[in-house]
Amino acid sequence: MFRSHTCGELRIEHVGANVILSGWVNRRRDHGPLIFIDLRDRYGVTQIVFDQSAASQAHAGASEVRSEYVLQVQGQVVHRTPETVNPDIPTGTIEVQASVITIFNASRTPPLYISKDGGEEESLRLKYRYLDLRRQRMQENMHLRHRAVKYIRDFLDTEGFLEIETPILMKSTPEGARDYLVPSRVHPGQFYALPQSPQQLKQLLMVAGYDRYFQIARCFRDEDQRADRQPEFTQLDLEMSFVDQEDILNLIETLFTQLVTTLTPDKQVPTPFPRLTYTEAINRYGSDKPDIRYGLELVDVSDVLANTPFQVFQNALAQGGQIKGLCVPGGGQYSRKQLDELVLVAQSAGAKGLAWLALANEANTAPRSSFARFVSEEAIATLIARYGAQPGDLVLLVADTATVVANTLSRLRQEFASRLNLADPSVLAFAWVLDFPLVDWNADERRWDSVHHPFTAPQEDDIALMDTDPGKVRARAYDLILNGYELGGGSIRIHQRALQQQAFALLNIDAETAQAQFGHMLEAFEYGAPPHGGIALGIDRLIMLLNNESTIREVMAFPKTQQAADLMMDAPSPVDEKQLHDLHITLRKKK
RNA sequence: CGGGGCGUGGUGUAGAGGCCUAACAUGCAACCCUGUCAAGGUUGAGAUCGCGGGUUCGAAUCCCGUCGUCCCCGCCA
Repeated sequence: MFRSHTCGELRIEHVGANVILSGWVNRRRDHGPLIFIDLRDRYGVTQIVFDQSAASQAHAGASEVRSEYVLQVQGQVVHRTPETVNPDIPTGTIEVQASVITIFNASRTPPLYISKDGGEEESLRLKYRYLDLRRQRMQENMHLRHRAVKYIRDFLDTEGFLEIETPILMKSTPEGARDYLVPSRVHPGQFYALPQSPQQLKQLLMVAGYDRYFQIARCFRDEDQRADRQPEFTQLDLEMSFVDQEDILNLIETLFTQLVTTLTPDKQVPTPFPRLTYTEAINRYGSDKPDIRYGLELVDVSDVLANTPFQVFQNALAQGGQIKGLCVPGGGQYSRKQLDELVLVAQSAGAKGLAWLALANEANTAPRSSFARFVSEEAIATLIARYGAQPGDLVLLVADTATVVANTLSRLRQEFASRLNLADPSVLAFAWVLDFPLVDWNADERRWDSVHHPFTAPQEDDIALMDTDPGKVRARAYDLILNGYELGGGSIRIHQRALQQQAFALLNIDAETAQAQFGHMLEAFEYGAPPHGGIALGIDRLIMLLNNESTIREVMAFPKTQQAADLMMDAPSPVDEKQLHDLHITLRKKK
């Protein structure tokens, strides 16, 4: 027997029991004739005492032991005297008087401090991930992730969903993200693609009559990484037949509300989830995934400044742009240098500049401003009123195209939320973003691209616009956002061949190409495809936000670096010539 | 693809032309110590300062290049 109890288990009621514990040496405190060892496993830490006078052989063994050695200890559970109780750990009222020690394995001096958290280069953590994962923080993240996924499975099972696996070796399509490709040995010159999502297969499962499907699906996208993006990640993927948008929104809202309430009860979830249209999100926040835990909303003042001689404003409006801004409470005290730094922030987001109006703390003192001298006092007063600016506030304006204005002010909004600590870390602010456009204009390729994907249904009222004004067509699509992150999105799908072909035509996918790439979908729609729709949600991002982590790497056991490398296994790596030969691959010479 | 940050004993940092024969903390090693829980004390070992080139009488420090890693832009239907 390796152990009778875990290292997190023993309490007062076990006093007197003879126990066996196995685990890692968290810390050793050597007092000579008396040695304390904190023995650790994933359930907790228990203090073991080695007394030379009581068990000399065990004591001798303990003096050989170092951090991260793996041990088994036999001994008796004893009370700690009141003054030696450790209130910081659950097992702190007892300790184990060791009589026998067995050293299963020694350990080199670890490059990470297991019992402390963080500080070192992340690349070191990734190289020694198996040590990093021993740390309490990572164990808690993995544990929460497990419980969240289990909660989702149980919930959807109760709701009648079937979990069905779909292939990892799939077909490449030119739409969307860059594919990870897998060469075929059997079919020279041909390739599988790893799934970016199981999109088509789940729709085909609807055609097959599995009217409530879900999957905890691994997805792969060969694009550059971010703090919230990894080359492979996990989605809750689900699809339902005979439902409308409302059914899906309600299902997910119930799932996440209950999940958070159960698993992270210290978090507040405002319900019902607020709903924004895409247009409203852009207008009010400059982003289709705003963090709505704080205000700093954008206000359009194009009309107020339309007739001012300031060239910057004039030019923007003349070119069909707009003038919008936001009000920073208490920002009126910013120094000229600090304001100049804000201009740089705005420029890094794409704006040519940033106009500012800094109100003095005293109501009667004239404001400082980069543009007031071009603008009438009356207009300034209107501006202040429009923003509800108080003495001591700062109004920032961007004049440019709608896109640049939105991007810049969204960035500034985040900047000030961070500086002023406006985002409450105990709040999970879910929200739905609805009525996305079906397509947007790709100026480079001179064609319409799907905003969501080519199978997204247009809204009934807008179908006629597909021929006349495609940019105005709203999709039956929805995103779920959380604290400024896109948690996921979905749509009601097209289930009729004719409409699907119309959609392909709009996307400039000719009949031949459509047949080659999506023929199976078109054909399936001819065999009784039910109305259906679904959603896909990022599990990694969800767990990250539940535990207030700042990157999804913290909630993945073995993540990759920004260059998509695995530092522990040293992947990717070259392969044998024989393997390449079998796959009919010749490497191009380096230039 | 572009912008920015970081790279110095095992780990985290300091040093910003000569005070560097590289400092501090922690870890590591040895010894002392019977109530610690970040134990304490004494002593000691451990770094050609990511790599390559250049400037200079002299480079951890300045310049160029390169590699790794992180953040952001593009990209991510």
